[in-house]
Amino acid sequence: MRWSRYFLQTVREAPGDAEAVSHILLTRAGMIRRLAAGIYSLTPLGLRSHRKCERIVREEMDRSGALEVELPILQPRELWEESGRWERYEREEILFHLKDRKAGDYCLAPTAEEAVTTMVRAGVTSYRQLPVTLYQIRTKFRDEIRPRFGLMRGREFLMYDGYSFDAGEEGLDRSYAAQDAAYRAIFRRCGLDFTVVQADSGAIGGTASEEFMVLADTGEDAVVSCAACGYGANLEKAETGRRPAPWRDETEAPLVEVPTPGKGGIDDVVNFLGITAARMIKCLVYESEQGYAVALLRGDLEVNEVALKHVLGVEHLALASEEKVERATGAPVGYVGPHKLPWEKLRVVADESIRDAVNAVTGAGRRDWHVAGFVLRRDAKVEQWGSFAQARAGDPCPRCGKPLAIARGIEVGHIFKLGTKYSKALGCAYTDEKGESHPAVMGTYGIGVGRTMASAVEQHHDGDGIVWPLSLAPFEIALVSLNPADAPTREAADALYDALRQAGMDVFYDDRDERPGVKFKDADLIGFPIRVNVGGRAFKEGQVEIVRRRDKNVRTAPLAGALEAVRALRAELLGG
RNA sequence: CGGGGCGUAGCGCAGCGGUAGCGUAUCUGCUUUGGGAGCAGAUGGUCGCCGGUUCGAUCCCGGCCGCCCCGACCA
Repeated sequence: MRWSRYFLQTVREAPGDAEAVSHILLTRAGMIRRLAAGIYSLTPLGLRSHRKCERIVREEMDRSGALEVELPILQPRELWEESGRWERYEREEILFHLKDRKAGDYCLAPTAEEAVTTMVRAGVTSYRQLPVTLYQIRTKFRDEIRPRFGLMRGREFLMYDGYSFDAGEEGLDRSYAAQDAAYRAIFRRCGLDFTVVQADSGAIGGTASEEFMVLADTGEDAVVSCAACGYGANLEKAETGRRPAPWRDETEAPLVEVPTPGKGGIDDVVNFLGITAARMIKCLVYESEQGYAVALLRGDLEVNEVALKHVLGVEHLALASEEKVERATGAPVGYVGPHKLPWEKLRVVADESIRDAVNAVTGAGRRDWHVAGFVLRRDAKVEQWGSFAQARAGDPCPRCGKPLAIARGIEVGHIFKLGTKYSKALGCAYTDEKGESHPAVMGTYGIGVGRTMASAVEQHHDGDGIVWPLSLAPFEIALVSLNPADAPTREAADALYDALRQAGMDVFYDDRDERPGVKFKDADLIGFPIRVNVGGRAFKEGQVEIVRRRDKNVRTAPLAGALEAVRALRAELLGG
């Protein structure tokens, strides 16, 4: 492709509201353009990288034995009511919905469990037809609370979604493993440094699930990992080993009330009394669809609400307002005391971090007073225990006890053992060899194509622009004519362009009448892995320059040997 | 949904009660040709939308829409 006939504009300055590196560079390189919040257009150049990413996913999925299908994006409400998701997604306001002319409700699918299960239930009746894994790579719609970072979190985006159907759990394990292997191959081919972590099952429900995380500072997720044993989990899911307790081996002191006028917050009390936050017991009052619940944990720890939801067995959880806290516990916010709670009326759960709490400080159950010498076993009667404190960097690993680390990550893929939730709800069953009917055991899998592409930019860029991995570059090679006005230079560049194309090379020819500096800047910004310069100094010696984008390493080759030299560099880049 | 901020040329921004300006990009000419050159000229704007105040509003006031950031959780 010749730039002079292409539709491509690079820009010096990114839109002022762009934050993430990938957003800025993809915009500046002229590959994406924002149409509305979380809605992006891909230019011809942007589409090339996007398509390459999509192709890698398709190739690996086909190789894994999954079969491509196309499921409707426009889906009727009835389908979603069969699975029970309409009401739920509606409540979470994630669904884009619309009405047809007869006022029937439809949605733009955010995912396709219902549609695919409906397809399979009509076709599969026997265990002999299983397993089967179906997938598609199509646009998804989600009315995200907060779209951001360009392609990273959009409201309309291209997503691979796969669904496996098996006769039995062992089958699911195999299908899941096949997806896991395909995912690893895909992200490796995309040149990404990724890690696989345990994840919470989230809104969809199900059992085991793992996320593929690309480590990058702009990641929206926090990833907990242990370098010693390889444990890894999303922060929402992360567990920890036993943290050292501040009250170990202490003898019990009597319970005394201490005045703490106007000191409701943990930090206030800590400073006022000159103690550590770990010495305190925090009482948090939550509201759920099942009523109020009080969570007790050590003052220096934070609640992992996802874990707390599991402990309580509730779907929704939010801190109660000040008025509600007072109404529920009889104490104002900041002064709630476990020993003064109306235990018979309130549900109370305690975190393992205060299991043996002795001589702790906590609220006195009335304004401006706390208590010291609090002994949990003696002063309160906890009936339900759980682990819902959020992991912190340095906490002990739940497996090996070594310190945990926390990093930012971008979730590019998710694999999920779903079980029979949808097959039961939608009646997708098979008959086994004994003639008995069972719901199919499902897995569900997703990869964000645009997000994967953007993640590659997050991990591979420098001060001059994008440094595409060969596999995702819009074009692998930029051929730059340094002086198109000079006939011999132009003719040599034209000839080399033809030769590269005839050799099947993926080449973009910058034949514009611009100064060399402009072309170098643009080539670096867009990030072609290989650049070939024709003209100027080297050309006088009958040479061309071949530049590796990654490190700007330059080698020269005689004009006649340029094709071979490009091939050699390309082979090097393929090799890593 | 709450808080904050911003909507002025394709992009980045300034301005200000008297109907708009800078940089960049674009176009023309000259000059230049190895890291976003220089000179000269030119094109380009219902100053987000609606209403109010005023002799007069891009500016002040009100409403709406759009966009961005933070929060929606720790007492």
